[in-house]
Amino acid sequence: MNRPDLAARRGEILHQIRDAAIAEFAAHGFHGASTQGIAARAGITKNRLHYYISSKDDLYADALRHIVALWDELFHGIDMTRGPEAFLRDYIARKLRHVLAHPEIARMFTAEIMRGAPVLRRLWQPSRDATLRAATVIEAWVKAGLIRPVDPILLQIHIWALTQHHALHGPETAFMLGLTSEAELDPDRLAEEITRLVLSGLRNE
Amino acid sequence: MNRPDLAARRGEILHQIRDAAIAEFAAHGFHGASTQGIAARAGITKNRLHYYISSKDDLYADALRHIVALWDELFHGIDMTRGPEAFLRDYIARKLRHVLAHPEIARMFTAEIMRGAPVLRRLWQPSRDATLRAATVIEAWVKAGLIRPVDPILLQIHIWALTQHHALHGPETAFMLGLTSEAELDPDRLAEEITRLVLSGLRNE
Amino acid sequence: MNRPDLAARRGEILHQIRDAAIAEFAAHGFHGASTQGIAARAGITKNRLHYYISSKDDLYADALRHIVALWDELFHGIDMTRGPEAFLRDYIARKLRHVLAHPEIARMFTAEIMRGAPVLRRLWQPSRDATLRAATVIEAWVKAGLIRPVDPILLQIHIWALTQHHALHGPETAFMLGLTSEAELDPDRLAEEITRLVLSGLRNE
Amino acid sequence: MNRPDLAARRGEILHQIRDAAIAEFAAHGFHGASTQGIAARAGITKNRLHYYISSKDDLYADALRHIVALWDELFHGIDMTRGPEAFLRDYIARKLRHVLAHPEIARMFTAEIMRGAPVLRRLWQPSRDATLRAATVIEAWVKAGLIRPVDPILLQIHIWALTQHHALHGPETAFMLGLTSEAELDPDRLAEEITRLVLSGLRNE
DNA sequence: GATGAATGAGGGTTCATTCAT
DNA sequence: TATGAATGAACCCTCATTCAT
Repeated sequence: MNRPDLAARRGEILHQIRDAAIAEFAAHGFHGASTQGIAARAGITKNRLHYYISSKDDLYADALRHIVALWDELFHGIDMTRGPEAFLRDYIARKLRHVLAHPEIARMFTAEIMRGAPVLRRLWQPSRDATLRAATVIEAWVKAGLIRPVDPILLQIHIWALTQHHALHGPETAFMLGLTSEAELDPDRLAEEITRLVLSGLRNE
Repeated sequence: MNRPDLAARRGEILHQIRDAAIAEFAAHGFHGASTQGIAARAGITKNRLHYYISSKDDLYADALRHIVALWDELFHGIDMTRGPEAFLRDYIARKLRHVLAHPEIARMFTAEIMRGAPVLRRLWQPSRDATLRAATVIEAWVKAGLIRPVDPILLQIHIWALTQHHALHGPETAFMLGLTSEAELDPDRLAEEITRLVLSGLRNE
Repeated sequence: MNRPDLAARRGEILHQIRDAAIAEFAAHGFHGASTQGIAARAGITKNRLHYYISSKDDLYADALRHIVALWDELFHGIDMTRGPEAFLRDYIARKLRHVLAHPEIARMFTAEIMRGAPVLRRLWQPSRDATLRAATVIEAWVKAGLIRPVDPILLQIHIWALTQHHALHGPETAFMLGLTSEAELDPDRLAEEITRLVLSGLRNE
Repeated sequence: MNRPDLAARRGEILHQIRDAAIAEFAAHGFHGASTQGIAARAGITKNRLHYYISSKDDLYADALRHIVALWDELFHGIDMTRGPEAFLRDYIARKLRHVLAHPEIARMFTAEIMRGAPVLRRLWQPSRDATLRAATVIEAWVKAGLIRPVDPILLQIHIWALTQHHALHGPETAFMLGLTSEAELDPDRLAEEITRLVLSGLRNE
């Protein structure tokens, strides 16, 4: 009757491996990452790693799918019906907090795009659909005079850019602010600054 | 009398190599880049590449120094005395045009930061000094009531983030906008959208 | 229950590799030795060799440490209390027999010293301590009138030189003696000749 | 009328190159030596080196021939007619002084022998002839009762060994004697010690 | 389920040498 | 005479993966 335990153990190891892989891929990209390095981050041997994964390519694709699903879930259920301010506050805060807690996730994602997104390309359609759906809401806000006229796609991209940046460039931002490490970055302060910039930037008149 | 030719030929090859290196490092990061790949991009053999460079490490560091110098030069002479609007229009347009014309440059830069900036760290101080100098101007604008109160460091970082993003995520942005390639991105349209967002976002009242 | 077998197999291969490495380093020095050549001497592929060793440097240092330990053991337990003659007969015979049976060992050792002993230098102190201890015994022999006054350090070095030489210059000695190969050198004959030279050379009066 | 100058210059450079080659071959053996390293020791570029030499092999063989000729010359004209003591004093002093002043020469020679003497083998015959000639003189000394019975070939080899050793193992000897470098070794002291050992070792009775 | 052994491919780099001029 | 350019071979080592058990 120890099957559940075994399955749980296996699941846990796979979990560790995925986290390790994301960190390694984030730091060095697909080609630069080594299974040796991933194994080390996961605290296991390379042999054992290769027992659990089928190949580096698959591990990479799985990690990317995991990230996409994670972000899908992260923004699931955000209420756009309460108007732009409530939405933006919520959205920016969620994204920023998540991204500062797990910068590797954002970094692996960006690294994949920087090399031309050969794997990610196949996973983009749902994301685009969601963006287009959100665009119609934003356009409704414009029509209702709640915000000034704006490109609803680019707006989403720019909000994304502002939050994503702090994950990618955390060390640089910390240095510019006079902090000793990116761990000292204050999510609330950053969220507040970004939110105000965007909210003011969308004010009508 | 063929000395100038020799020197010119050498300079040209070194130039090609550096461009090729930046592209390769941008796509795959330091560890993922191969001198084989760099040579291929430069249209020469690996052996010939290694005749011209001293090592992969040095080539990488040189390329980074080149980027830093390039950006330094790019923003040199921007007039901050004509007030926030003129400055921001100029700054954003310059950065965005440059970055869309040479996305690899921005990508290599970000890739270096994503792996912890082991090389770039030593080159940051001048950049920070410039940021602090600009911050005092921005604070003067705030005091003069030209813009609303704002963190002058984070403002610069966020403007940077908005422009940098289009270099890093060009393929994604193009996809979201329904374009077939990032080459179709219109710098003027993006610059206008970003400039309006920031200018509005800084409006007093 | 095949663990002992595995460990034994591994140990055996490592043993072969070390012997092969000593022979290669002896013939060509550190820089001139190739892992390819070591692998060939060990009867394995280069890839397999690199599976068993961590690096050429480490293999080299390990081999040197092995030699030092070997010689330490070789002379361990020689009785100096029975006076100079018994001691010298035993010492010279042991060293010469060992060195003619394994000339590569002496050669690698000398090759390391000839390039400045960058690795060996750290292992010399115990050897010097032993030499100084032996020197006090020799001085006692002088005081007791058993041998003529002599520099006790240089005496040891010269005895060493006489035996070591036959390992290094075996082919030359064989040629001079009209033999066809160094394998034909007779350890007993050489030991006798050296012993007589030194014993006579130390006679009082 | 500058032809003699040119020839002189060329000769000087070739001289420098040979010295540099001997030093490099002495430190790293034939395979371990690099033309780059030789050029550096000679203070010229690798290109220029290859302009003056035909190949690494030839340079190596030339250097070896030079050494053999040098030693031939060194012992030329030593008077064996004045009896063993005068001869040995002269011989040992000459060899030792030379070898301590130019240890690289002795080292390159020994390195070649340690790898099996593939090149040197062809140059040995004259050396053997001289050894055999000297042997007859030594045997005459024995017959005349000037020295005790001794193997006349091995005697020469052992004297050679005692002097050669200080060239090969200079750093080690210096360390054992408590000196800081092999440059501090005193040729006279060593010559005296060796001469006394051998002379006493050959005494009749 | 897990781990040592092994391997072919490719990594960056140095090698001795030849070709230009 | 002398020097930059170039090259094919070999250098040590790491890679992802497969094969044993």
